[in-house]
Amino acid sequence: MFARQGFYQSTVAQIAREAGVADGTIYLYFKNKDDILVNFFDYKTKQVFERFRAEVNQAESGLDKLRNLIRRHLAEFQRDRDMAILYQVGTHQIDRLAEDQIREMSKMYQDLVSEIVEAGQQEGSIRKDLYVGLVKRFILGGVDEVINTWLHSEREYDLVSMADPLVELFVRGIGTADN
Amino acid sequence: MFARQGFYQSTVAQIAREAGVADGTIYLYFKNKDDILVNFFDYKTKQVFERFRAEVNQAESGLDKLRNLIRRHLAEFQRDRDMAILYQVGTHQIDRLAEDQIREMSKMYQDLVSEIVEAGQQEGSIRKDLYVGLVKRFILGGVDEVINTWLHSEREYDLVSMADPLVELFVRGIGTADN
Amino acid sequence: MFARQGFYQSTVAQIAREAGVADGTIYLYFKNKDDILVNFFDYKTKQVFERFRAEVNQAESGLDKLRNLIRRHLAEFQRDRDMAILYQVGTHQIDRLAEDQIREMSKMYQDLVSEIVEAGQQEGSIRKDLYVGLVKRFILGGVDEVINTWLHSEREYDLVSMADPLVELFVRGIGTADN
Amino acid sequence: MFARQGFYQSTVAQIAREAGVADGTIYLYFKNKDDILVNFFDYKTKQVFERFRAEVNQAESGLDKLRNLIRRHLAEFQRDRDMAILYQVGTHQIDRLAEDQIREMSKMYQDLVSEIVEAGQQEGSIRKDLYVGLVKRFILGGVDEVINTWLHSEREYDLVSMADPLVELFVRGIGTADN
DNA sequence: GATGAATGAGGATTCATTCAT
DNA sequence: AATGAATGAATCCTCATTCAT
Repeated sequence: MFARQGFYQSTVAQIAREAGVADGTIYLYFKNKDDILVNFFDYKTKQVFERFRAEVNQAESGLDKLRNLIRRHLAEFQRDRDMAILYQVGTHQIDRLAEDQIREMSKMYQDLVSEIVEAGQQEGSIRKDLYVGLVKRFILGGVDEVINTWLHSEREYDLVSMADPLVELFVRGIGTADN
Repeated sequence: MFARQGFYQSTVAQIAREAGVADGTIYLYFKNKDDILVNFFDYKTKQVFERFRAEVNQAESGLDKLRNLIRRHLAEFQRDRDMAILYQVGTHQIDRLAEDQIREMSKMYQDLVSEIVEAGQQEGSIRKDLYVGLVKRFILGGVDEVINTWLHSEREYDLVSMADPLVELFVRGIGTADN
Repeated sequence: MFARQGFYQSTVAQIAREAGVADGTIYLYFKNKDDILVNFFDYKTKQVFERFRAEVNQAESGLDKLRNLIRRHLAEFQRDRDMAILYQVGTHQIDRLAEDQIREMSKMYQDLVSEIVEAGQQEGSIRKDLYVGLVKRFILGGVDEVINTWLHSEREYDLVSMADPLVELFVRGIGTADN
Repeated sequence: MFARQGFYQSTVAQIAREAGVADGTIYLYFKNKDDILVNFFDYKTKQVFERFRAEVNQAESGLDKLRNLIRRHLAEFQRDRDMAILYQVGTHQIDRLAEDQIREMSKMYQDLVSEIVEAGQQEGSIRKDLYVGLVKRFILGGVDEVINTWLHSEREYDLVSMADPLVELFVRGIGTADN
């Protein structure tokens, strides 16, 4: 509901109705309205991010790890469009209701990328002269924007098919070898 | 005020007070509360995007155009932090109050990148085997994420200094020449 | 309250206070302020009109039916002065908030008069050369004006005592037999 | 405008626009919004009522006076539908903004009917056993209701054609000679 | 534990009126 | 005399939250 209509457009009464319980019942399980969103990030989204980790661990080489991460990222967000929306909205706000949860997720993602870069550097597939902090944003940004475009697109299309071309861009960049 | 406290946390009464006018006066200049935000995008942000264009036109080579665009992008958003916030929030929402304005800005930015890619391809500095639609998201995403991280960072740091390393990543990617 | 101060002079807050509930509680029972008035017509007034019908059915002859109707009409409106006011105001407005309800009441009243005229015509007490549509207005108008005058009178007086003289006028007119 | 949309639905700004002047200019000619309506009754309507008097004076016999009055009444109200509405609404309200004006008009009308009855009684065409106070309401009520029905009718029809049948009802009543 | 009726603070918006120009 | 921008009080309505049942 938050995804479909936005947090401020959704009323507790609506949520209760959709959940098939009485308004007051909501307050037996959540401290307040904000807390509903916080809990979403705490469970649903965090869970997904743990799947990312599993996927990364599964691959051997750095580039495979990267490919797996991004494929899985796009796949999960495509599968659960509502989650994708809440994630996009939640991470790009100032008054972050789920500040702590988002911070933690962000950390988790960045650690994954760090791990990938390190692995790649050791095996020689990833450049050593990189400012890793920036690489994290470079990658997360690209993926996020691909998702964001998909969310706001009028046409339906397969998000996962963007994974490989995107990884290819991350790895080779847009420049020719001469540069 | 929208940037600092969020749209829904800002009341028209507060806005009026801050503007030094009476509540009703707001409605002489704006149709309603939403319209205030829409107007912001319509004038302020659009204006900035036109400066981006100027910057791109000024450079000769594709890569210089790209560098100029990103430097200017980061510079403008650093200079006007509130605008940066509204842009980040506005572009990553579902219930986009300024839908039309954002769509137009997005188009404008994508056109710039298209232009850059074409120029680079002609002069041989940018690969020809690119899916330009994806390149647009790849670049805008990276820049956006760099800005988003800066906005949410606790430490203050120079955003513009990220421009050149970021361009370098866009151009060369993270991979080694072997890939 | 609507009767005493008028619809637009009555605030929801006042109504709530008078009802001994909180402002918001009003909206649990009524869609909006208009709806309060609509409901009044829907229940209260309609109920009264049904008593009119009972009274008419009870009498045998057309003239007795007429007398019963008008006596009852004046009696009910005298008993509930507020209803009388809302009826007078409601039926003589252009922007009728309770348009449908008023239309229905009007229909009901007209049917009663039709019935009375028919009965009277059959038994020979009412002229056959009448334009019944006009008779309806002729009768309702007279009654309404008697009530309206009573409502705006400074002196208090018995409204019901007007019934018989009024009926006499309806039946015999003001003319002498020569006419 | 008051007639078309109602007093409370009409804003001073709208009135000013329609009048082709600035908002503030209204207040050079009227004390406040209410005063606009008061003035309407003071000039426009009062003027019409004076025409009624002229019409009555012109006729010789009581019944001709009555016929002339009612014909003119219907004719004037048909000609100026907006006035008809304001009159209907104004006279059937509790919070009468133009209380004094309406009271005066009412007095004027009642005097006319008194005069008519007296004349008719002297010449023998109107019964002597009448409660004149009630006759006034009986007649004004009938006419008003005919007008009110016309105002709220969906079909357009000629209001003046109701005059003679209505007078006939006033004079002869609905009863047969036997009563 | 669950309910849902009641609450009342809060907020967007309107509009009659004023007054400096 | 006319203007019309500015005012701010007033009002309807929403909705998160509580609590007696």
